[in-house]
Amino acid sequence: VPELPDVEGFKRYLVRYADGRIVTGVKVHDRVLLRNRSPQTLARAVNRRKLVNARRHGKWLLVDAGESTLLFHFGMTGLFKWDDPPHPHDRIVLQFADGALAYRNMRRFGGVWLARGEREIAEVTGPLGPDAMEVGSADLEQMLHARRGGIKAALMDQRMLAGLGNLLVDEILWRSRIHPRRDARKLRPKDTAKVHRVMHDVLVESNRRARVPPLPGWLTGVRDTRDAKCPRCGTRLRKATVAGRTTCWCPRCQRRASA
DNA sequence: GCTCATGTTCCCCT
DNA sequence: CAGGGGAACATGAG
Repeated sequence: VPELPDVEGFKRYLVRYADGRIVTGVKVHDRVLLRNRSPQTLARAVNRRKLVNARRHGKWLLVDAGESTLLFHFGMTGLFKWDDPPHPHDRIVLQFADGALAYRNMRRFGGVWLARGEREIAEVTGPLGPDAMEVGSADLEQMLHARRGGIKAALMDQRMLAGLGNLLVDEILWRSRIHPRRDARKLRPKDTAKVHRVMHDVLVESNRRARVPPLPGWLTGVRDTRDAKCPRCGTRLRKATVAGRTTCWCPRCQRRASA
């Protein structure tokens, strides 16, 4: 499920239950999902440490434990569960005096990493652009104008802008009335300003709900229905692979040539 | 059995 | 080098 708003929700969840609490133990049920340390090293690093400073950059969630930082990536099926009955997809569990935080992940994309210092953190995450919630309109325009290729591929590229996934990008482009294959460089300033404004609005509303909400009037509410129609004009939505992902757009609202 | 899935990475082209 | 397509990864759901 996880795109930026989902990870924002996981951050709030972690803060609510585990921030400021002391880790009393670690259970590693799936060694593969503990990506860059042994279970022993993880335990040594976090046991008896307090979790503090939970923060998010794009789709990454970070929290400090002593000198170390835990990094979580949720892939496509990751989530947290506090004090839930054991589940086969619980891969790594942090234990506290009053409960346990399970990192659950069915498909086993993503995982948990440990790093010490900003340099190691950057090695784990790889190059990341500014977080999509933080970037300014002028910076977004500059990035898009410096970019070859289609607008959807650009917005999905975590090295340019961190946090947007497939659903969010389709939602943002649909609301902005911009075709997903439009050349990023050729967007008018008023188009990039629109993308920025829409992106911000979509993220604020999605963050409140810790997901991209499939509400009436949202593309996300109809994209997976049979014979999906544009919520604005009723035209049958198009689907095709763009930038390697299933992409949904309205052929009437989002023209390939300039709007 | 088949297809598809909201993420990332690697390989091969252009 | 930058970007795009496609496959791979792992595990389901329909």
